[in-house]
Amino acid sequence: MTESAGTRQERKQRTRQALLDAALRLLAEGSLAGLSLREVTREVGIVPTGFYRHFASMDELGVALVEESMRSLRAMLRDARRKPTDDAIKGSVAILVGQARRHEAHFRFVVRERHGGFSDVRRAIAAELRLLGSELATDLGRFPGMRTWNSDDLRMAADLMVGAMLSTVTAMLDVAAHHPEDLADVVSVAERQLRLIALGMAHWRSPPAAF
Amino acid sequence: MTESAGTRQERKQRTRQALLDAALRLLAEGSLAGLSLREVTREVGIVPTGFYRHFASMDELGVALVEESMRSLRAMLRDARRKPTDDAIKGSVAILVGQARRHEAHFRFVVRERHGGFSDVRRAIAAELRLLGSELATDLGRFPGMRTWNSDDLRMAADLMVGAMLSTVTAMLDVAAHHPEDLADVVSVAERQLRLIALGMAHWRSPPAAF
DNA sequence: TGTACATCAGTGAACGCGCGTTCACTGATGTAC
DNA sequence: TGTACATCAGTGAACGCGCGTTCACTGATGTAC
Repeated sequence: MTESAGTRQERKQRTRQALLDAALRLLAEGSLAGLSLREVTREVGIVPTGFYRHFASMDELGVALVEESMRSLRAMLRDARRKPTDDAIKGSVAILVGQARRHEAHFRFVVRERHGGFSDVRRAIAAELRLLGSELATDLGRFPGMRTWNSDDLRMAADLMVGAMLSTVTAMLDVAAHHPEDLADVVSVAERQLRLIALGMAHWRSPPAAF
Repeated sequence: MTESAGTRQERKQRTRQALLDAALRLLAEGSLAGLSLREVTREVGIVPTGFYRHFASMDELGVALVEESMRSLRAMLRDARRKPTDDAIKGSVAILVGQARRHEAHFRFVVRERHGGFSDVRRAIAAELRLLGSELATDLGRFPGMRTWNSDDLRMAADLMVGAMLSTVTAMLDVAAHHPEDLADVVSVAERQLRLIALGMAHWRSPPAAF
């Protein structure tokens, strides 16, 4: 055993993961567009050219980070689905806040690169968020008062909620860095916004599917 | 008259504006973090070092672009305030769409750099958006049904609307590039989302100011 | 109006630096027999 | 189990490039008298 444990394949996989972790760590400071291949390999402790054994470009690494990060966002919906509480709104916001703290780097990455400089990464994030919207729309359609909604309106409401969620995450990340005492305010605003939306939904008359 | 018209001061101002315009034009492609000082001066047709007669860094140019761009966003609220229509929601969305088309580059810049790599620029945008939220909150407080709302709730609702607005702009810019025929869908979603929020607002019981 | 001097927007050469990418390589791991 | 060969993750030198920034400059514009 001259090198660290595992088969060659396992060790390769471990280096790949180390590159992803290092990139995510370095992205706390700036955006993907400002992060160089050399910085990432330096952080991992391999030579720059070693990068190409794992990714063809930083673009490709970025897309891999999108997939990894989205698992964290998706986990949120699963959590919310699994443990319904008496106050669904407070519960959802709590889950959002919990996930965002636990996977801060992933959330920051998604929020930053959603409109960032790499179009492949933007595209990947847009696709994943669209999927997240669909899932949420399906979940909403199961709520007692919303069974009669047409799918367009379900989608519209779900997208509004995803948007509000991302705004909340943004506010949280901004606040977490320098004014952690304001976190309670962010949570309060998020809860009231969600409540306002829910109130609108309760009074919405969704017309039958068009045509 | 050996050089173009105007006093020295006027010509300097004109070059400064040319730098801002060139940067904005080039930013259609990528983010500020990926745009070099040399690219900007090349586009304008001056030598790289000439840049420093106008800005100390690309950071500073970015902050100047924020100020310029925000004038476009602010103009929206002014328009909405000035010409109230019978359907306030359709009217507001129409104004949003109109402004976003007329000042596409400004809107794209704000949306992209809001979470971009330059912290000074991020800070400037956050500050301006907070201001925009305050203005909208004040406007909302003048609506007949909302005179009794406390300022916290007005602010919360205004921020939700600003967020929805930015989501709509994002969707519009994505769609404008490759699927202009889908613009009507984006408009329809924006109108319904705003209607949903308005419906929530109509049924909201804002408690008196806390404590 | 004319002259002498100050200002300063834009020039152009030069610098050192970190970058992405190429290439031939090394040596441990994996495989076939 | 042992041997001979193939694979391939990581190495290290080298490259050309565009970058931001420095500096001394030029020559038109502006100002004081």
